[in-house]
Amino acid sequence: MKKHQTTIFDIAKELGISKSTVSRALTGHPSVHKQTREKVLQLANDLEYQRNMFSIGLMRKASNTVGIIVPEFSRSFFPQLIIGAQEKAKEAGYNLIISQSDESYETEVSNVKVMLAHQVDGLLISITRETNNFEHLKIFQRKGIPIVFFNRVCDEMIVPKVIVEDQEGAFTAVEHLISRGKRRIAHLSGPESLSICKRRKAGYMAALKKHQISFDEDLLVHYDLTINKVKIYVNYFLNLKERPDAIFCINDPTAIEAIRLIKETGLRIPEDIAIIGFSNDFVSSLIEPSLTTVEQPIKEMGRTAAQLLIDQIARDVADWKAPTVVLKTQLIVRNSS
Amino acid sequence: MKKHQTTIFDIAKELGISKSTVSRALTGHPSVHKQTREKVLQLANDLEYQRNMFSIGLMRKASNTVGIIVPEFSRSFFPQLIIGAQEKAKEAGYNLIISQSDESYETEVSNVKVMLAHQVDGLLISITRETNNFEHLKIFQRKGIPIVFFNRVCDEMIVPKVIVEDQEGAFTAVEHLISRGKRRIAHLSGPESLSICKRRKAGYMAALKKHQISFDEDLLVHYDLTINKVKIYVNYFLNLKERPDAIFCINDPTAIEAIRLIKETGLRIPEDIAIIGFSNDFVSSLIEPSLTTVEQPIKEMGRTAAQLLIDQIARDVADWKAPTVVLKTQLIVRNSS
DNA sequence: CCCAAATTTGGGACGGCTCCCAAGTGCCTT
DNA sequence: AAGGCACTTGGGAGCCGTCCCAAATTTGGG
Repeated sequence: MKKHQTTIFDIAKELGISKSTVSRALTGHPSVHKQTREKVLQLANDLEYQRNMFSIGLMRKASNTVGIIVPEFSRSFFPQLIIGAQEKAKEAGYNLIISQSDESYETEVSNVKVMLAHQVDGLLISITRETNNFEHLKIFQRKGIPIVFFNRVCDEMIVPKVIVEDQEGAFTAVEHLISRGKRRIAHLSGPESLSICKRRKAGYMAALKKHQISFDEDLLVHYDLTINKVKIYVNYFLNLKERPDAIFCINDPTAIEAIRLIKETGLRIPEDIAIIGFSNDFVSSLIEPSLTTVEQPIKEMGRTAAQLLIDQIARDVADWKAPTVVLKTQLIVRNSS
Repeated sequence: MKKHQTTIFDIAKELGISKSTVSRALTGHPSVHKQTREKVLQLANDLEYQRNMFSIGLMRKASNTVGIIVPEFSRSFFPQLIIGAQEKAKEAGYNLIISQSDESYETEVSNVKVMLAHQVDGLLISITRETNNFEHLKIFQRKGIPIVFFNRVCDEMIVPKVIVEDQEGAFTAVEHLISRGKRRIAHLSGPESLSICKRRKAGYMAALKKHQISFDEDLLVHYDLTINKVKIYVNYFLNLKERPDAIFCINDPTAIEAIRLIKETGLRIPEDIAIIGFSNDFVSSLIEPSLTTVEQPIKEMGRTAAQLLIDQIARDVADWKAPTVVLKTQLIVRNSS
């Protein structure tokens, strides 16, 4: 069924030399006669020889592959980030296995097992909105395989992490709304379990406090990031006795959906109600009104995470470091505020 | 540097039995005493034993992995498609290695080599806009590794392919513009080398012909799909002595960019100039005006391609088939036309 | 109670490659 | 002429599983 693959032995036989010599010629070992090397290289090329990663992996106990697990890639955030990670990984000679957990804890666990089975040399991961138990990830530490979190991180694990200035970004965003005269600012947040949400909420609270706006519990809502549930919460906000005059949304997809829903009701954005998002997705500048949002350096996050991972792989387990890199955010003011 | 990985030998030693027995217990071979099996399974679990894919791959000469190469995933099209492919692959017990060629022929060749080195059991690919030479892909056929094209296919290779009704879709789109009273319909197409562009152009021509609108060469332009070049061609169209009253764009990103540019000039869409795209990207319904476009079943394309590949892998090389599956498209009328 | 059959286990080759060690070749030095 | 050195090459073990074949053990029927 499977055709015979060309091996170094085939080349050796053909040239009447030993497989050792062929191997050396192919890997660029210096102690091979120039003529021999050239003959080997030529023949390898002619026969479309391809080194067998299995045997190399078996010897080296390393796959030169790193894995990345993201919750989803239907929106632009994670694909963008993967591009950055892929760049860096490639630069360092690593291949990238990508998989998506589909925001399901179960799928995440299964994907992690797949990564393990594929003998990845390291793992990049942004957890799902459901993930509360980290046993499946701790296995990596026990096995001495580095792991790096990005975006959605696990607080209880001491490993490298890449996040953005969520709190500062949120603070700036809310302060901006206040500067536009808004006083009843709602916050549509994500699951409380995600630290990213905690930090953005902290920024929201801090901004209110600084400007002596008292916090109204009615204006803070957590939801599970399922986009079609945005409707429930937007309606809830709109039907409050004292309607909010602005909504700070946990991310851009949420904000975009909110805008869509609010436009349907005939309310004006931003006059009646301002909307602000987080992340500066590609779409955000295209919608009507264009979305004010907090830009995060997405590709940069991917690059940084990959770099941290590669550094960690190069280190001995005993020397593992666990920096948390915090990237800058920037407020992009557009027409929704 | 690398911690010792638990092997079947460790388990065997611990239990005082042979590695053969451990292997059999682990793989579920029937001829193992129940007690022995249980002890092995228990210990394997305790030690967090993980089968080494390298050695298995070395024996089996199969990796249970398929690769997918896409030109880019900064827009929603390919990520969506990958989701579909991933679903099917997983269902069939295959893992998916994803990589992007970044619309560069050179990167594509290098990615293909990586796939080969990783011993993928099959390859899904949508070629770059630059790819004219297919030697790097023909190697797969010679080596007996199945390959399936989707979306952007290679005409000269006889392998399974998944495309959509490009011609019919384009025909319907252009006919729709005609029904709205448009007569000077421009077509902003992609590289002539891509068969997808040829087919859409054919649909455009057919619609003009059917409605006895003579084809004006000035209204047909090919470009290389670099989004920031759209400006050049839109300007060209707008500055023609007889300005077109509609533009049929090769895809949604192009159309979206065209809308953005035209809005800047103050022209009204669709009154002065109608725009129509192809693919129904996620963004298309969100922009202002929302984009009329030809919807293609993106996920379905991914699923179908993966299925064709898996079928092919299961077949003996001599029985390889090369169906071309054509999926339906559907016109989605929105406000840009 | 013995032998054949069935059940369970062990031994070892194999897959493709790397790398260590030893051996072969050629040439220079004394 | 013989020893020594540098340069090349070959041989073989090992990486970790799988699987065939043979050996060991148990079972059961006569």
